[in-house]
Formats: sequence, structure tokens, C-alpha cells
Amino acid sequence: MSPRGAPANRLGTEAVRPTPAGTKWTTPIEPRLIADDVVDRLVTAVGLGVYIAGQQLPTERDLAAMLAVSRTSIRDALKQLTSRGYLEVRRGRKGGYFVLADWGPDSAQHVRRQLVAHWSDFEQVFDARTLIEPMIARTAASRRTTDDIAVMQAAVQAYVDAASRDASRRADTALHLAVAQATQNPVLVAISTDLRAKITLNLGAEPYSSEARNTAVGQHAELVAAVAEGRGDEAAEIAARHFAISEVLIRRLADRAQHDDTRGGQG
Amino acid sequence: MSPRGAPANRLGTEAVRPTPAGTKWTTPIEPRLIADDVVDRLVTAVGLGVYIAGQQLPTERDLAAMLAVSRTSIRDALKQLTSRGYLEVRRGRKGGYFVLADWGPDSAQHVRRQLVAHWSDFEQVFDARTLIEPMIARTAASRRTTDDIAVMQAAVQAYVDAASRDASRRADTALHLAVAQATQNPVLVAISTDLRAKITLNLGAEPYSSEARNTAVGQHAELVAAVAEGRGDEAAEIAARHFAISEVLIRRLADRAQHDDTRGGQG
DNA sequence: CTATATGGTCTACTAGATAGACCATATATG
DNA sequence: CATATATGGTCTATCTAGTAGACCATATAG
Repeated sequence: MSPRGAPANRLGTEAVRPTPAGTKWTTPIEPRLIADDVVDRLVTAVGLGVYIAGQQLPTERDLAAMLAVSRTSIRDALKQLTSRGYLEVRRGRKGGYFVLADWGPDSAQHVRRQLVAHWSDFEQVFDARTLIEPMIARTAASRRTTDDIAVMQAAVQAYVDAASRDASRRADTALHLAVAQATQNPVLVAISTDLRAKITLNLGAEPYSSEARNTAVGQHAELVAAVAEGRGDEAAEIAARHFAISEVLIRRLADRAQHDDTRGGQG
Repeated sequence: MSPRGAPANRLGTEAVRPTPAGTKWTTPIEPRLIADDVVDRLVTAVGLGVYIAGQQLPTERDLAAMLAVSRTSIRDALKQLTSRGYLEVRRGRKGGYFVLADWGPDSAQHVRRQLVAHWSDFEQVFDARTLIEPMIARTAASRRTTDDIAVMQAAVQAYVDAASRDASRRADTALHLAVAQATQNPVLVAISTDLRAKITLNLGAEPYSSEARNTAVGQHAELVAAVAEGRGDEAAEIAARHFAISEVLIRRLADRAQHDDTRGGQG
């Protein structure tokens, strides 16, 4: 029995990794640890709302089976997330790994440092998203099926009903995922998800504020309505405004982080 | 001395690898071989025109140093590319690896099989590109610097002057890279390059026909003019028409591959 | 109290990758 | 022609990541 998977053909589900920045092809190739991949997957899962705060993750052995990876690699990943304060571990029967609450960018100081250190990266990711998401919305408006519409509308409602900040974030993710999927193009879905992942993965989550949430409630409804009714230009316009908000939030956060580097907290 | 690189921080040059399709986070994690990364880099380099047909690649030892990887891994990658018919190897002093001419999708039969097998993937990549590149063109039109304009115009001229099919492809790549870079956003550059890499990597190169080339000569000039003069909407419109051509070409190729699976050749 | 389901630890093994020595071959060059 | 040299080709020793599976520690359910 071979301990590793088959070579796997190209252009399948797994992403191609060409030269990083897109230009210099002579950049040191860095080995990719399996455990890091596992971390990415888990963060994504939590980001997508598959597991919510307080909930227990599958057992180490189950995760190993699910991701087709050894328990050792799973343990490495879980250890990382635990030490970063994202997970809590309990032992004994009915023990396991549990999702902690504050994945938000508001609590930990090291996240703020992260923000300052990688500021220009973030700026570019947000900029790209503000450009790409409207295009996705426009495309979705011309390709959505009735099923897509149902999913999007359910997501809008879920966002309205969301009681906690956590639930808000999940519903938001679900909604934009639904819009992306309405384009019927998995490449676009992957790009959209990637951009969000880059933010979630490095910041813990999308930035958040209650005012922004209130604005978003309306925008989400408008966006989905426009997409559902095939009004592509309007959908794009709404998406542009909507995603600009995240950019503003992150910019504020960065400003604050620059000046005040000793204390945390967010409204 | 540690034989492997440092852990490397996130969101840097290296791409994040979240859940592949963008949805199912439970997908077997596949180990990534260093040699595969090397293959990707080399293909990209040739695709970018860093090394052209007939030219010699750096020596194995040099490549190892350049990519910070062992000579063994380099050799594995070169062996793959050689057996796929992309490279030729000569021994002895002044020997080395040389780029072969026909990276086109027209020669080898296994490429045609590749095309049939991954048809829906290709279709989606082309579709995504037809949607994204116009957006990039529009953005470039509003952000280009005078330097960008110079680079783009040089690329247009290089395309006009290109004598061989190979030179055409390189100039084409250079031009669209220049446009992407005019957005001033490396994330967009990376996305654009990724899409092209997915095609180059699996097909050997962009599809090509002499008629298409004639059309492209004009479109390239128009596109760059529109970008240079800040006419975003027109730039987007031209880009949309331009990239639709590749889609048509690949579709024809696929049709032919479906019906005639014994002989190759292209006009 | 006992069975059990969880995480925690350890060992043996395999494969990917590295580093470096050395071989084989063809070309420059004296 | 002979030799030095620069290239790819081969081989070995070693390290590390990853796998597989056994076994320990602990807390809960029953």
C-alpha cells in the first residue's frame, strides 16, 4: 500500500501554482507542509460556517480520514490553531477540539501586527475584490437559475436573522458564495473564495461593525434582487458599493493599529 | 544547516491554497512534489519568452541554485518535460537542455487527449478569462502610468514584428502581462497570469492560427491605444472581443479532437 | 466501577529531498 | 592529437515529512 496519493493530473480540483507574483519565475520554491494545507482547510471550514463557535470539530481520526492525511499531520495543524488561540482542546471521552469565539480582528494584538506588516498586501486584495466582485455579480445576473435564486434568497434571510457577529459573518460568506456560484463557473467561485480566504486566513475574519451590518442588510437584499431579476449593471453597481465597505473598515482598523499599538478592542 | 527553507509567512509572494473548488473543504489533500513546482516554473518561463525555441536552459546546477532546490528535483522536472517532448537534452561540454519548437497544441496526440479529458475545465478557464480580462483592461485604462504605456506599446510593436508562431505567442503574453501590470495591482496580475498558465501548462501554449493573428494585430493596437488614452469602456470591449477568439480556437480544436482522434496537424 | 471514546505519545517505516562525490561524454583548446 | 573542462548521468548517505499503527492517559457515560 502506497502511503502517498497518486501523481494526480493537472487542472483538476487542485490549484496550479505558477510563479507567485506573476512575473519573476526565479523565486525560491518553498516546500509546502501538509499541516499548513490542513490549517487552511480548517480555517476555511470555520469561515464558511461549517463549524461555529463552541462547536466540536470532528475527531483527529475522523479529520485524518476526511482529508486523506495522517493523524500526525492533523495534529500538527490543530496544535498550530490551538496555540494561536483559535481552538480549545478537551481531553477524555466526549473531549475533542472546540472552536473558540473570537476569530475576529478585534481581539488579539498579533493580528494587529499582522495587519500592519502586511498592509499593502491587504490593500491589494481588497482592491482586487472591489473590482472582481461586481463582475461576478453582473455575470450571475445573466446566468442564475431558479435554484440559485432560492439559495441566494435564503442566504439573505439568514443574514437578516443572524443574531451574533459570528452568524453574520457566516451568512455573509454564504451569500456571496451563492452569488459566485450563480455564475455557473467554478473558476470564478474559486477566485472569489480565494480572495475571501486570504482575508479570513490572515485576519481571522472579515472586518465587522454593527453600522456596516445594517447597511449590508439592505445591500444584500438589493444585490440578490438585482441578480434574480437579471439586472446585471445594477447588481454590479451594488456589489461595488457593498465591497467598498470592507475596504473602509480595514483601512480604519489599520489606521488605529498604526497609532495605538498597545491596546486592542473594537466597538 | 537546515536543508529546507523557513516556514514562511502568509500572504506573501506564495499563493494561499484554500479549498480547491471553493466549496467542499473536505477534499483529499494531495502532496505537492517539488519537481512539479519546478515544471510549472519552467513552463511559465518558456511561456513568458524567457527561453525561446532552440535556446539552452541554465544548467541543472544553476537551476538548482536559482530555485533554491536540489539538483535531484530539477532533474526530475527536466526529465518530465523531456519525455513530454518539450525539451531536448545534449550531453558533453556545451551540452544541456534545449527548448524544442512545438509547444503548440497542434502536434502531439497526447495533448489532444488531454484536451478531451479536461474539456469542461478548459471551457471554464476560457470563460473566466473572457470575463476577467475586460475588467483588467478597464482598470488599466484608469491607472496606467506613462511607463506602462511605453511598455505596452513596445509589446504591440513586438507582436507586429514577430516572425514566428513562437515569437507571436511570447509577444502576446508580454502584451497582456503589461496591460495587467498597468492596473498596479499584483493580485490581478497573478490572476491573469494564473489563467494563462493553466492553459499553457496543459495545452503547451495558447491556441494559434494565422487568421487569428492578423485579427490580433489590430486588436492589440486598439486595446493599448484605448488603455493609454484612458478609454476604459472601449478597452474592456476590445479585450472581450479579443479573448473570445482564443475560446473559439480552442473550441474548434476540441471539436476536431473529438471526431478525428488519429491524426494531428493544424493550418 | 467499568467500558469507551477521546486526545497524547511513541516507534517503525516509507518516500521526498538534500548534499556531495564521482562517472560518462562531448567539446574546446593547446 | 591530447588534455582540460563543462556539461549531463549515476550513486550513496543522510535528513525530514509523512504514514501506519500500537499503546497510554484521561474523562465521561452507563
